[in-house]
Amino acid sequence: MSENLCQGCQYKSPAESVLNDEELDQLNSSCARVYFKSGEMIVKQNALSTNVVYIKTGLVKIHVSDGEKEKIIRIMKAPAYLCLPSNFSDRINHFSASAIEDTLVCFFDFQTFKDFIYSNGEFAYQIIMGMSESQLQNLHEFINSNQKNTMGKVAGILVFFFKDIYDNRMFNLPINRQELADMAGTTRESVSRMLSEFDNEGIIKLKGKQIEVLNEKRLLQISQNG
Amino acid sequence: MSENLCQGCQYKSPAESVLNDEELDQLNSSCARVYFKSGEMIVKQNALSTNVVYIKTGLVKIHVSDGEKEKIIRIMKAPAYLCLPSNFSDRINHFSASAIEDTLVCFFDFQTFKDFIYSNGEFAYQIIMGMSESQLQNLHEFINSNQKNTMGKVAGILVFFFKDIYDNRMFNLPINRQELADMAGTTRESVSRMLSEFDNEGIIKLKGKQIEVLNEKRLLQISQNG
DNA sequence: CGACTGCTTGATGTTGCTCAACGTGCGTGG
DNA sequence: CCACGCACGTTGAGCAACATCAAGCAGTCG
Repeated sequence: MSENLCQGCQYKSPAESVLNDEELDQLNSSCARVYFKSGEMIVKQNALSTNVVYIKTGLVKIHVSDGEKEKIIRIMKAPAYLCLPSNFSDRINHFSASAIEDTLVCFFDFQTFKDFIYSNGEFAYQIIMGMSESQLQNLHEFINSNQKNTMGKVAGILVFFFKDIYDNRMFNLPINRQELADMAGTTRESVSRMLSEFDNEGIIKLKGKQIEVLNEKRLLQISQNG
Repeated sequence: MSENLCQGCQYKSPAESVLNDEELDQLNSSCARVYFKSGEMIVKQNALSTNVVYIKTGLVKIHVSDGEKEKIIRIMKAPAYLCLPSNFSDRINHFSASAIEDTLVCFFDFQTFKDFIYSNGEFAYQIIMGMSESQLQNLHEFINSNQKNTMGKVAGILVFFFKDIYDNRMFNLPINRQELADMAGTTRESVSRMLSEFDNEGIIKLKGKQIEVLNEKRLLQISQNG
């Protein structure tokens, strides 16, 4: 029961952590918790952005479609706010978000959130800090994906899952080859070739979606464009 | 004289516009106004980000260097805050900013800014709105520059200067071919070829840095990747 | 005048996309 | 149960796009 209250939530964001009991009460009564299975869409591009979306646990892909091509902007690990910029600008979702692992999501009423920004300076400041970091992350991904060749991008994605998501040299890719391609901005054939090549050269051990990083140094080297 | 006070400043940001006289007074006493000539660097990548940087008039390129390659992230037109995300995260500049036209810059004391966020909810809210829009712009540039071929990117850059910056079908590029290449993520030779091609096909009239857009429709078409 | 910078143009090589074929595993329906 | 379609993955061949290399031209400055 207490797990279903914001007050005792162990996944509070930095901003929520500065709220007092009364404010948490308010937050709680404007909060809907929803469980998404892997593959389900959490927010849909171009739909109205009516709620603040916060992932408590799980893994999510942020993606956009322009009709023909699908592009995965980034993979986000809980805990995190998913679409604050959409909330605060034109209230339209500028991208979709889909669970790629089972994911627990809190939807907060936007007005409540906005009220806190007005009434609680520390809360506002924490939100700004969070948005700043998120923006800088986007920036660095932008630079990466723009200056690397395809091999570097694929290596970079492996490093990302290895280091940032699983922190384990043996892991299972939560996405298929096409999605890897959508992340790297290439084709599934190219991804397949790169992975085979890494496998042949003993940099990774490849078995379907299961990856084992054998030569971390070399993989890092390639991802930094060698 | 009154031009040198924040109170009467005609270039106030939305956030500054909600400040009262007393707060503007405070802002004013923490503000340094500096004039940059075209070509001068305003903030330097990896340096400490000690001030809020706001451009009142002028044009600025945001760029990063990884040692060998230079990448122009975007061109920003006044009025705008340049590096809020750097201010609010690790206080390190994650990119450089250089004037590409004569530019008037206000440097504000960060602490004063932070105080306003704590004490004035409307101010905080306006900052968040501004950051949201900026982030979404970054997002769309990211998507564009990732899904377009080189010709589309070069066309897109021309459209950007034509529509967003000068709003005039005749304009002078504020940057050279190398910088165009750094924006498009290509080489100066490729940029040169593309521009010549557009010229030959009667889409633009090219004379050094002077561009006249002759066939707007076609240029838009190409920039949307045709 | 010569050195230098910025720009253009052509020739050549490489990268990575496209197209095509084929294997595998899975779910559906006969 | 098998037959079939379908999604996913791998691999090879050919080709287009683009970077690289190289040469030359115009404008500028000492």
